[in-house]
Amino acid sequence: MVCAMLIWERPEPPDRPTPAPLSRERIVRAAIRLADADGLDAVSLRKVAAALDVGPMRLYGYLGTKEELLDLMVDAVQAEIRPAGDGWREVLRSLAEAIRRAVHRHEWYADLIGGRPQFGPNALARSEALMAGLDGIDVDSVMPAVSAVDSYVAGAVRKEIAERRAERATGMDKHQYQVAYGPYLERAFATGRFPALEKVVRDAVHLDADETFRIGLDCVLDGIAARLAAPGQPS
Amino acid sequence: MVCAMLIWERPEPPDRPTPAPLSRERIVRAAIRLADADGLDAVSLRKVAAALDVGPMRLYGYLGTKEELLDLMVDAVQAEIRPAGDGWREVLRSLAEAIRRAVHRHEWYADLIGGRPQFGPNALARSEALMAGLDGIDVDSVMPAVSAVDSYVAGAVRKEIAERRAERATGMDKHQYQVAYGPYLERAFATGRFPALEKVVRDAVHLDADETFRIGLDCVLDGIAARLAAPGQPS
DNA sequence: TATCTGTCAATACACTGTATCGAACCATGC
DNA sequence: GCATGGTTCGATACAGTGTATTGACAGATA
Repeated sequence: MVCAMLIWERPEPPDRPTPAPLSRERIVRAAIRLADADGLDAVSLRKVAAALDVGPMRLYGYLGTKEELLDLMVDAVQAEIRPAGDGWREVLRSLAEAIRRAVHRHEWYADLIGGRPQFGPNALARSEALMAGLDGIDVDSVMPAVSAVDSYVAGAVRKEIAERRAERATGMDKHQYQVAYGPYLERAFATGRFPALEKVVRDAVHLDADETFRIGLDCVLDGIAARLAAPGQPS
Repeated sequence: MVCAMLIWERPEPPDRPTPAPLSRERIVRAAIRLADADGLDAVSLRKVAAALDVGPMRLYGYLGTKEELLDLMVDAVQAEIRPAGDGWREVLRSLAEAIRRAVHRHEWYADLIGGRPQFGPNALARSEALMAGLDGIDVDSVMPAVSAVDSYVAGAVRKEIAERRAERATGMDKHQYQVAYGPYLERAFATGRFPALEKVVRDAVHLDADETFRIGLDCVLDGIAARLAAPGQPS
């Protein structure tokens, strides 16, 4: 502040509601609130800071970079994911479904999932709970099994959310959406260049998101079961 | 241009190397070159335009939005993915490996894969080739099988690239990377709160990216095989 | 009390995607 | 041949981003 006026003339600084005691947790909570409400694009350091009634640069005392904020957000979601159940199959299935539920609560998580390696405390805790639940199976089979389920789930929920957004973007429900894309596909099919694709789209039953997810997951789990039943096949 | 000077005094407009005949294809090629070289963050409309020796707004004659440019880039990659082989298993496996190879050529594709529904011409052509290769199996089993493989591959390659980047970010190769993260994990393990996780990390064999991908893929394919062998089980 | 030092946040910067709008251009009507 | 009206095009402008810099302030030290 330039002191061109005598102190008496200058108004007092508007009393900030509070010096806003900050913490990583408060920052992350604010960021997640924004992301839940308006998507990941709504998360900017300025908006997060504003939500906390604080200047943007203040955040850099707690974060080195915006990337780190995203890392913290992802780790915060890990805390909501707790696998449970008895036996490897139940444990892995509950893990998959817990991840999917988390994505439904926090759609933005679908944009981040699998995007960077996770070593945060909640990620470690989740891994620990998972490994504890899987200690019945051969130690060399654990990683591949978890990795397969993880990859499948990450890809599946991403696709599911992408589709949901596309529907929402057109302001249509599922049925209208198919009707709207119909003409486009119709024209493509009319060229006669996609006969096999056309046949499948026309004749196959259409599964909803729940079924699609569950069937794919069952495939992965069945494949793991087969692998566990045939021990020692390294290749 | 303001005509304050007589025409003789004004220099001729610097002869643009060419009026730069533009096209979506040229734009997308330039964008992909940038992304291949420096990642997706390096793709801005300004940089793409500059690479084509053109003003930024010129692109809006060909694109409605930057999102559409990304869609075009994704569809361009689809052209490189052609499944082949005999029998559903070979076809799906070759699809998976073709996607993975494409991601290795264009790492940025890992950031986009699964992120939005694809209806571009190359995506349709790829689907057609896929469906044609799968016409041996029951029409109602095609979609779930393809979906499962697609989801797995999308998640797996994303994770693979994420890990690769993390390694590169530290300027280390695989071994150094593990050594560098060692102390951090060491400290976490030292707390004694992650015994099961510690055991797996310590005792399990470490697989490389190729093996991890192939094993997960085999799980998915085995699961599909089981499902195909037990026909008519709708649930 | 005067000076130094380290902390903190306002300002500044380079960059983004895109709306706007004035000028140049071209086809048309006289 | 010339004015004119519609189009096209691209420079400028704007609102936003992440973050480097810097100047002011507070607290500690001489």
